[in-house]
Amino acid sequence: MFEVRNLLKIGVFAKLAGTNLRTLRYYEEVGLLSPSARSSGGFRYYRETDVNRIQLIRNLQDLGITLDEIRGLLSERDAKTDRTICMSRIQGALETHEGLLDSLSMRLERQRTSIKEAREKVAQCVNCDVTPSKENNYCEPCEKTGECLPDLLSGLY
Amino acid sequence: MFEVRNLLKIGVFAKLAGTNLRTLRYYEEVGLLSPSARSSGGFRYYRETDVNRIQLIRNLQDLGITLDEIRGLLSERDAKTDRTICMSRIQGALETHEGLLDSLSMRLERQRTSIKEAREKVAQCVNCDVTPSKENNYCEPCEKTGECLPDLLSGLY
DNA sequence: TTGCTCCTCACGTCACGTGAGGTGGC
DNA sequence: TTGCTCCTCACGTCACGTGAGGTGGC
Repeated sequence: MFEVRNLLKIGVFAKLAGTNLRTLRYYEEVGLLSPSARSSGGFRYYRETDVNRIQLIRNLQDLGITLDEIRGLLSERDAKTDRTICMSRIQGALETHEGLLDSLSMRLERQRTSIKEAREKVAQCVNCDVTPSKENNYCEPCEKTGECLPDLLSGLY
Repeated sequence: MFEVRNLLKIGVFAKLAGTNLRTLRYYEEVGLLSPSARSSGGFRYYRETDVNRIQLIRNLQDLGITLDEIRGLLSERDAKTDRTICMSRIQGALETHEGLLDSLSMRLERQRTSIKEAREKVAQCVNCDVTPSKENNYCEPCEKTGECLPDLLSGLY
């Protein structure tokens, strides 16, 4: 019987972290996060604060980067290097993270405006009396205005 | 020699759409978007406006939904149903899209504030003279303030 | 005709999902 | 001791990546 003080079994840890057993085992397999201890029977035990580590990994995944890249970004913890070097690597990781966040945010903003355009146009289409011709069964260009559809609507029609 | 008017071969179409041949062939395989025509030799030919269709699919993928769900959302085009039914399905698709966008945006905003918190704290850590003890080599809780680290920094240390 | 583009298999990969069959721990 | 949790294989899946070997088209 080893010291279990403050350590969590994989089940409760997974629930706290909002993930599941398979994912945690996979993260261990690829070297992203290992349990802090193992029981003699092989049970994994995790530090409660490592929930934040998992959250960080999930956040970076949401930003579209691979687990391999994430491991590169987060390798400071294991690298027992000089303190100041370590701090600057952490600052670098934060900057990279912010950069990824910015670029995805911008893409989403563009999506938002295109949805707005599409909604305005579709409000017109609802009241349109033109039946699309055989030659133009996608309403492109619009037979009323002669204009192209907004890109998003063009994808939907 | 069939009519090629305004149709694009897969290569130029892929470049316009910002994707590649394999992805386009896969989309066809799973029934997301088929080329408008095939040459006698089997070459795929796409409508230029279908670039918008590809963009829409990519956008929805960025929002974290599967190709199977996307196919469900975009099936109006093939469903030769009543016009008003069709329009309301399109409006539904736009609403779903906007909902997905909102929820991801909110997650990203939370990430943004947590990065800010982490940066503020790490600015303190850079000037910290406390060497982490053996019992607390993660600086959790911080030995200066006694407080927990911001979640994101906790994941990094 | 030459060269570039495209074709169809078909196996590989990443990040897990999903059992099968067996053991650990309060 | 019972039941729930956990363990390790190991095969499956989704959305493509990456050749191999062959043909189409201006």
